[in-house]
Amino acid sequence: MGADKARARAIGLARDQALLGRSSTALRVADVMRDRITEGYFIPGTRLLEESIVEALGISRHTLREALRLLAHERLLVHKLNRGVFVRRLTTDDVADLFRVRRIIECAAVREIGAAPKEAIAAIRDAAVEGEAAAREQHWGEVGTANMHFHQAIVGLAGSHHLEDLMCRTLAELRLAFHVVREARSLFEPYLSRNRELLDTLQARDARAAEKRLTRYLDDAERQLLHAYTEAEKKESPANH
Amino acid sequence: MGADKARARAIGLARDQALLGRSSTALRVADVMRDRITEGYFIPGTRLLEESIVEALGISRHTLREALRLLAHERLLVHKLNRGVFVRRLTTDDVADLFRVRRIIECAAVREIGAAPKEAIAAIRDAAVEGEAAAREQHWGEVGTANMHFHQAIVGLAGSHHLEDLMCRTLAELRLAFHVVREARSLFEPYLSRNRELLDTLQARDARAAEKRLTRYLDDAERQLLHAYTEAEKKESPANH
DNA sequence: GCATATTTGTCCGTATGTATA
DNA sequence: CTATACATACGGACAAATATG
Repeated sequence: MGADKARARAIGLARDQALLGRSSTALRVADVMRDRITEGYFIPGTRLLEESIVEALGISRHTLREALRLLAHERLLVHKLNRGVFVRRLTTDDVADLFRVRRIIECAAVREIGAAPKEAIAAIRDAAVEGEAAAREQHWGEVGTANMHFHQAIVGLAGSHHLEDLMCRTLAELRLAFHVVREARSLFEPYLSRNRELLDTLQARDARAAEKRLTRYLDDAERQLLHAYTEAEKKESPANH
Repeated sequence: MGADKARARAIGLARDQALLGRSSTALRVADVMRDRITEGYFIPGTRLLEESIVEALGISRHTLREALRLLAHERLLVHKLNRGVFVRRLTTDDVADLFRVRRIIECAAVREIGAAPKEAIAAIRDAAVEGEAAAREQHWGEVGTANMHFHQAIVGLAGSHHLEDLMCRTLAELRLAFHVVREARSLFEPYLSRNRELLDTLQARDARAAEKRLTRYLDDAERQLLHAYTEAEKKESPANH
């Protein structure tokens, strides 16, 4: 355990563990790997070799396997028996299904705008501002992240832990598609102004208008992403397996 | 592995593995444990000792840990660091949140009744019939199970894998509350006729009426469960920890 | 199509840290 | 405060499945 702690510190994990509540190694490893996947460091389709990760992180195979199982459970990885784990590749049906979920959850949350606390709306505004700032600096990846925060904050209106958790995972899954389509700018830039418009409607606490606007927003986003996605898939990977 | 297979067969696992696609031991163990928990064999609050389960199932410690981590991820178990896993005890807030999710998901599904295929409606009817049959035989536990199927089938109207999966887990989680309140009859019997009424509205493809009815249904169910739950908690466990 | 190398799936043993009686 | 029971994590081993030449 001493050596393990040293290695954990080396890859920048010690803070969480040292300062606030500790957690098991497997969970921390899962966090690291989840970040790597959602930020696009591992491209969908990539095979993850246990050996190399074990070596890189300085942990035992068992611990890694626990972590990978969790991520497979979150649908970020696909576990093929006796073949190993791969970063999941979404089908277009998967993408459509994720948007179906988003429409239902986000619209339901928006309908609660009347009863939502001020802080919940403030969180949405913060995310919008975060995106605009990132756009000014041309950091399109961060614009994407801010966009996730924006929609996560929208779900926060419902005041439900379960829904927030679900949304978090849904967006993480959807990110798998973004990393196949590599042009972050064209994916997210169009939505900066629409985020701002939606925010205005929410600040006016107009549930009906907000729901309508959000529905169109998501319809457009789905259409655009699906288009870019099928294009990218054709190019990047003629043989999918 | 030979001995392991023999033991697995002994606890009735061989079918799935032999007939349709194989899966890893950890996943099969997770299935067994999930069933045990959702059917109430392990009561919420129970501490699960790795050693005894490992022995009972004839598997290695590590394999069990993979399985338990998954169930903790599904919120059926709670992992306390260095203390082990416990069957989760829902708070009343947890129950309320689960109903919030149900209202959103199930109502959204019901709104899709216009576009739903006949088979989806048939599945709902089958579940209603299943419940009525179980009630005639006074098998109240099975009535509860049929009720889960009924609501699961309702979500099937939306035609979304993700939502069905979410609903499945939400209901599994909610079952933790049912097992604290032990009177299955009083919990489920009142809803047999309401299931039938709701079914009628759905068969008439009247989305508005169905949503209204379902909302009242869930409000009542929540109120009733919360009442019975707080009563049961007071009695059964003066000290909760 | 076959022999070989690689990788996964699973088990066992063990050392160390942590919580509780 | 000590003892004990238990969880955490590691390493090694080997069979089975899969990829490779």
